[in-house]
Amino acid sequence: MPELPEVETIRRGLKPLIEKRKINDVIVSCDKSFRGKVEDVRNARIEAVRRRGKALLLDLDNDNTMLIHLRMTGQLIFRSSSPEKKIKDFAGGHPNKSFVDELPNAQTRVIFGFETGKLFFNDQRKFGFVQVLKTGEVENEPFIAGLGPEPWHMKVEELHEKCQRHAKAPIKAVLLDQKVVAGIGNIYADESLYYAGVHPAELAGKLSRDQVTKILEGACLVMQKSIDSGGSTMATYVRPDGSTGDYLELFAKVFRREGKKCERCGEIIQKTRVAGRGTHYCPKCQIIRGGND
DNA sequence: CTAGGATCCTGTCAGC
DNA sequence: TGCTGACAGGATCCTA
Repeated sequence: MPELPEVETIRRGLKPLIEKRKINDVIVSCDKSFRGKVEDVRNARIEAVRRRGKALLLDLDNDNTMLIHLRMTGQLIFRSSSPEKKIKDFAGGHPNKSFVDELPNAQTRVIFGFETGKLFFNDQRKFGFVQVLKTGEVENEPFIAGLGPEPWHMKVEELHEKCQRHAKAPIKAVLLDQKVVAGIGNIYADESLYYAGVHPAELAGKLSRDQVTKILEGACLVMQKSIDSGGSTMATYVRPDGSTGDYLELFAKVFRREGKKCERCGEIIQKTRVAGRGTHYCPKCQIIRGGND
């Protein structure tokens, strides 16, 4: 999915387009994608656009909040209805051609109608969802309640302790666990570990405090760089020359770079499987200490 | 309690 | 060309 930087990019992009605006209509074309009652959302005004980990939170003026989780392939796409496009279009989330397709299309699950345009919740695999809950209950919602701290609020001590608690799990699995730290997914787990020079399959319990420090530092730096570079949006998906690609090239050193040279040492980046996920690393910069001391 | 694997769903791509 | 299996930027549920 869209990981923390992608969701933050959506939050920033959508905020000026939908905050303080009234939702005139809601069309649900896939029941699985919308949890709750449409009546609790229709005719409500969006008061705030927040984010926690990978979850986007839209607070409404009727004491309800929409929790949106994009999971693997979710997207939020705003199409302005003003003819001269005074209000700009925006698209963020999983980058694919829906960013620029005619909408709705086969992957459109929910449509929110505003006076100024339409917001499409698209999701190829239907893992993502929009969930309506009472604003006061957001903090008690099990997923939200269980989240670890945002990476930049996390203390090295706490991450180190959690590595000890999950001593026999590969460090990558620990980073992907949202209860440990919020917002890291497959891209940023790989990139953080590359930054720190730690092998993804290294057992978490074997890591020194310095290594944990580096990993957390890497997570914060890479995520910030992703946000600063514009994240995964329509603007980064469509290149100036009109061709399509994605924004990974703007910051990724290992993710989807298997077969290419490591920028640090020239070794060929490898792809393998760790924690059940495709995993990219430099076999020279990221040595596994492993062992059994 | 932790760790690991299957599972939800659709689409794409490599290999035969 | 058509089929098949693997895999995908996530999280949960089940089992050991």
